[in-house]
Parts: sequence; structure tokens; C-alpha cells
Amino acid sequence: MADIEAMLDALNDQQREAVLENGRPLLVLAGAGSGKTRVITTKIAYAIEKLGIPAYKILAVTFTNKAASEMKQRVKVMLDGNARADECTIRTFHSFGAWLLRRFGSEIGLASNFTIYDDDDSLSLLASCFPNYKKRELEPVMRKISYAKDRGLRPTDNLTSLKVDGTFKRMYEAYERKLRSIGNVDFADLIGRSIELLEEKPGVLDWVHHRFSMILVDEYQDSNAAQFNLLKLLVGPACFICVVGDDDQSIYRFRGAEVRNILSFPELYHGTRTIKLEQNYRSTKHILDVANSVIKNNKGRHDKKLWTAKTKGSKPNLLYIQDEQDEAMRVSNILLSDKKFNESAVLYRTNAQSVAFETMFKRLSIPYKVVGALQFYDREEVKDALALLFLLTNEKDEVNFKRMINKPARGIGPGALDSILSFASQTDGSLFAMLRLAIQGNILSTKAKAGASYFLRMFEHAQAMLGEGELVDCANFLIREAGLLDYYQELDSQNSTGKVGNLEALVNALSSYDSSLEGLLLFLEQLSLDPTTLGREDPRDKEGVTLITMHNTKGLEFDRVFVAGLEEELFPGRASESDDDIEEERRIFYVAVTRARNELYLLCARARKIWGRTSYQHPSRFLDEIDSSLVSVQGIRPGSLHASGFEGFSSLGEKRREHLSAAKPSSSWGSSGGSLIQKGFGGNAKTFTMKTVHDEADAGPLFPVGQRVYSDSYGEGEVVNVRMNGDREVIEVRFGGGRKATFISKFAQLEKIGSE
DNA sequence: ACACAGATCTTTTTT
DNA sequence: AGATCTGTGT
Repeated sequence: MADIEAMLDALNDQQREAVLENGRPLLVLAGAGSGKTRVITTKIAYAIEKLGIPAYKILAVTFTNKAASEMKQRVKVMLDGNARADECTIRTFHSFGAWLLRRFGSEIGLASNFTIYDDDDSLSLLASCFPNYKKRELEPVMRKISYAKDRGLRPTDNLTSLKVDGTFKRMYEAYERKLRSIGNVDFADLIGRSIELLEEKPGVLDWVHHRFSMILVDEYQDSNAAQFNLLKLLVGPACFICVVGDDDQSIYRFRGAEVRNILSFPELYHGTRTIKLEQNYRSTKHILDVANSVIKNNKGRHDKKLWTAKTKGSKPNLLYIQDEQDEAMRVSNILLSDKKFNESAVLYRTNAQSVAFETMFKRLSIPYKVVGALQFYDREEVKDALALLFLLTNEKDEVNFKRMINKPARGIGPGALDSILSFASQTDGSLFAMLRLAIQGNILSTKAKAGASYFLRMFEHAQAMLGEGELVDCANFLIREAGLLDYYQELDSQNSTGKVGNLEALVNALSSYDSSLEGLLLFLEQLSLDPTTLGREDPRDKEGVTLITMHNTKGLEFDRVFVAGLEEELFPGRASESDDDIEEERRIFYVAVTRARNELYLLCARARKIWGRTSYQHPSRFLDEIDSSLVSVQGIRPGSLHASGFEGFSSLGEKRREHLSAAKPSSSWGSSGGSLIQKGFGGNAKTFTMKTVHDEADAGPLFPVGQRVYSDSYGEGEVVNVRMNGDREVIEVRFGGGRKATFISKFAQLEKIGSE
């Protein structure tokens, strides 16, 4: 039996208070590394052991699958020996929605055999509603639909806050109608339709209220409006509610997350008790100082005084390096010096940045694991095989039907497909029924008819198999008979890829599920909700350096952290225009830095290949927000334009070249200490960015197409393209030997030649 | 119906 | 660099 008293003793005063408060609604404002997961898990253990709350009445909600499985694990350890630990419902919001809808969805017309469409499928569905539009055009529409759903807005609602036109409303409506007629759901529906269910079916609401008497939400600052609404419904009159979060770590605004949810929690739940956890147990003071010096530039945040008892340790390092290969090299050298691979992590803003590290690590035999990237699930062959299984569970699934009806080719082109689908109105939406009618109706070409009959018979057989035999046999049958095996075997032998192996791995994963429709549905649900877990062994078991996006690191910690790519346009990202965007990026920086226990390295490259083009980078503004006394700097800052001297140009001597960048007021980049945003330009109330706009508007374009230029590293070249990115002019230059590079004009160390 | 060549555009971030 | 779309030819 777990020793709860010992666990309580191990907590600090605030943590213990948070565990013991079970009467009033509870808001725990927990800074980074302050032990919030520990509070939640101890709270669960305490509730079960001391308060006598049945484990099945406890619901804990997280935002990522990783966090959910981690929490499950920790609760289990704490309650060791208590079999009831498994009865707690510990899930992500989305997985909870799936769980609820599987049980009660039929009450709102959602059959229990629904499957979950991922973003790709959703886009295909939208495309099938609007065949005259290109996927390219529909992509932003689909994004907006998802966003609307995250915000809890239905197509019939007032959508003016989204700044959209009537076309969008029409598209959203059509998409929704189609999705419902198929009987599947998209990601956002897992929340949205759960809300619908609880709002419309008082019986279900009642069941939920009786079922859960304690609800805990982790990372509450990441909840969006829809999740907020769902939570409000879940909390019954007799239910204890506790949310835990940190407004400084809210990094999912793009997905509709509302920091406001955490700030206004006390207004919604009267009598809320707020407890702050301010002691950081993770990082050294040096590291926290860096984190704080940046995050303090955000406005409208809860003031917190995060402190740590870990005053020892080395200063964080700031490394200015040449390019992404140099970046990977420097990291490798540090890793090889002490071989502490497991304790180290490389954090980056975009998934694409992992490539340079992977290549270098492979070459130097440094063990590593890439966390999160959807390698396996994203594979074409895997999606094909899954599409067959999706279709098997729901014969109205038009998206997956269209994907596979003619793959590999069996003579059913767009024309034949149209003919088949034209029977839709004479059926209940079953695609197999349409196939039957099309075959009987004798309107298909001989070839198409043969293909259609084959496809239909194959599925009829598979359906029968699902009823009796093994799931694995059924999947193997479909993969083989559909021709995927032959098709990919051929491809493998041509390109020496391992696609057939991936298909085998998929079937293997299937083998641990129950041989029934329910088992298959569970497998597909698990895969949709967490595509990273299947097909590969648990990455946490693997040894090596962790490669991971900053978003994915939430809740994780490492002895040593490398933050890569601290450059403008990359971090903060190019899409960051508004102040709110920048503040979100700043929070991401804060999350990244606070993952480190002892050692922190910040890396900033002079140049970087982006889209196969060399792009000259400029140091991230966040680096300017770190007081220079807090880090030890190595390497030379690129494009340094300090008032003290233009070291970047000094070697050029006094040729008659025009130093464009240096001549601009923007040269006050790097003015030491504090934020440029705040103190960049004395009397001018506007921000740095605004100021630049005026400069450029006054001066006109810095470079015309055709302008000859000189670069130190490339030699002479010619501007071949000028475009605007936000308020920044971006130029593309072709140098001798056909080499191309991209620059941000105002930072470019280029000299115009031949002008005047 | 399908194969191939050339053009075009892309990258946030995740459930 | 790589995927994805477009148009052409068979």
C-alpha cells in the first residue's frame, strides 16, 4: 500500500496545500519545473487512498498523449499494488471525446463504428465537396474550418469574428454535412460533438456527472474555447475541479488556445482557491535568469517570481556558428566530449531542422531518437493499408474509398468513379451498395466493371472474415488481394525501399488487438489519436540524444539542452507579424530554455539552407533580450552592426562600395541590454518593425531586379527576384556558377556594384 | 488510362 | 531539396 504520508512530507508547502485542498475549485498556477505533474499524481493517490474516492470516478485530462501516458505511469507507481489505479480515466481531451462518443454517440446520430479523419482526410473530404477548387486553395479553408471548430463555432453560428466571407460559410456547411452523412468525425469533432451530445442529451450529462466526482486538467493554459466549453459541461454540481497551468507556457494559440481560460478561471468558478507554485526544482539559476530575461518582455502576464535553490552550475553558452552543418558539428563535438547522449536534447522550432542533425549524428555514430515526427504513419503504403481497414469498418467512407478504389490501378478512372458515385442517392450512402448498382446497371466499361466487381467481392469476403477469423488474417487478405503487396514489392525492388516491411510492421501492431470489429476500431482510434506510438517501439526506451520540436518538449526535462536555430524568420518564425505572435514565440523560447536542468546552449547560424536555397540569417531578437552578462558568447555575431564599429565590414577596407545596411537606422540592432521593442527608438512610440516600414516606404525598394551586387562569400551576382515578406523586402540573388541565395535586404551584407 | 517531364510552391508548431 | 500539381504524349 502506498505511503501517502511520506509523499506529502516530500512536498513543499504550496504543493501540499494543493494536494489537500479538495473542497473548493482549485487553480494551481505552476511555473516551469515546479512539480505540477507531481501535484496532480499525488492528488490522485491521495484522493483514492485517503478520501476514499473510487478510482473510476477520477478523470485527469492532458493535452498530449505523451503527458497522458506519463501520468498514467506515475500514478501506477505511486499507488503500487493498488489495482484500482488503472481505473482512473487519464486521457487527452481528444481521446476522452472519442471515448464518450463511442459510448453515447448513437444518441446524436453518430454510429459507434465511426473512425477519425486526420487533417489529410479532412482536406480530401472538403475537396470532394468542391471538385472545382484545387487542393492548394482549399488548404487554408480547411485550416480555418478546424480553427472555427476549435473555437466552438458551428457553421450556423455567427462567424464574423473569423473575418471570413460567405463562401467560407458555404464551404464549412457543405463539409460538415458531408462528414455527418459519412458518419465519421474529424479531430475537432471529438470535442465539438461531445459538447453537442452533453447539451442535447440530459441523460448523458447526468451519467457523466454521476460518473466523475473529481476532474483534473493539466496544461490548462493550452485549452481552447471548445475544450473550455466541454469542461464546463463535464463538471457536475458535486464535482471537484482542479486545473493546473502556467500562462507563460501557453504555446498553442494557433490551434485556438485561449490564455484567458486560465486567467478567468476564478470568475467562472466562484470561491476558487488559487495556489502558486513558484519554486523551480529543475534548472540552475543561470538558466532561469536567461528564461526570465526574455519572458519578462511579454505584456499581460501574471507576475511570477520563479526561484530555484540550485545556484551552482555553469553559465549558458551562446554560440554563433556558420550554418546548419556547423551547428550540428558543434553540438556533436560537445556530445562526443562526454558522451552523455541520453541526458541531452536538441530542440528546434520546425521539424525540418532535424535533418542536419540526423545526418551528422549518423556520420559520427552518435545515437539519437527523433521524437514526434510522423515517420511511420505518414508513409504512403501505411496509409493505403489503413484506408482499406477504415473502409472495412465504415462502408460510407468516401475519402478512403476514393483513395483505394483504383490503387493499384484496376481500370476505374475518374469517369468510372463518377458513374459509381452517381448511384449515391439510391443508397443509404454505402459505397459497396453503389458498386453493386453500378455493376448491375451495366454502365461501366468492361475493364472498369471487372475492377469494380473484384474490389467489391474482396470487401465482402473481408467483412465475413472480420466476423470470425483473426484480425491479422483479415488485414493480410486485404493488403494482398487489393494488390498492394505486389505493387510495393515491385517498387521496393526498383528503389530498394522497405515499404513491404512497413506493411508487415503495421499488421504486427494489429496483432495485439482483439479480433473483432471493436478491436479494429480501437486500433484505428489509437492510431488516429497518436500516430507516433505505433509501428515503432516506444521511443522512450531507445537510447540516445533526443531530437524534438520545442512544442513537443512540454513536460519534459533534460540535463543538457541545445536550442538550435535562434534566427529571425525561423525563431521567431516568418509568420510572426503581430505583437501577439511574437509573444507566443517568446513563450515557446521560455518553454525551450526551461527544459534544461544544468547545461544550456543557444545556437545561432550565419547562414542556413532553407528550401534548398542558402538564406542569410539574422540573430533572433530574443538573443538581444538576454543580458550579455548572463551568457558566455562564442563566435562572432553575424551582421553585427554595433555603434562601436562595423566589424563585419572592417576587413573590406575603404573601397568605393556602398554599405547599404550600415547606412540604415536599422543598424541599432544589437544595442545591448533590454528589448529593442521597448527601447529601440527613443521618442518614436512605434515599434522597431513599424519604424522600418517607414524607412523602406520612404526609401523605396532597396534592390531592384537586375541589380548587380557583390558578396564576400559568393562574389558577384545579380538580383533575380524581389518580393515582400510582411514588411521585409526579400531578395534572391544568382551568383556565378548558378548558385542562388536569399537575403533579407535590410540585413544583407551586399554591396551594389555599377550603380550610379 | 497512364506515364513522364516540367513548373510551382513549400515550413511553423499538434490533437 | 522534395513533394505536388499541370500538361502533354502515347
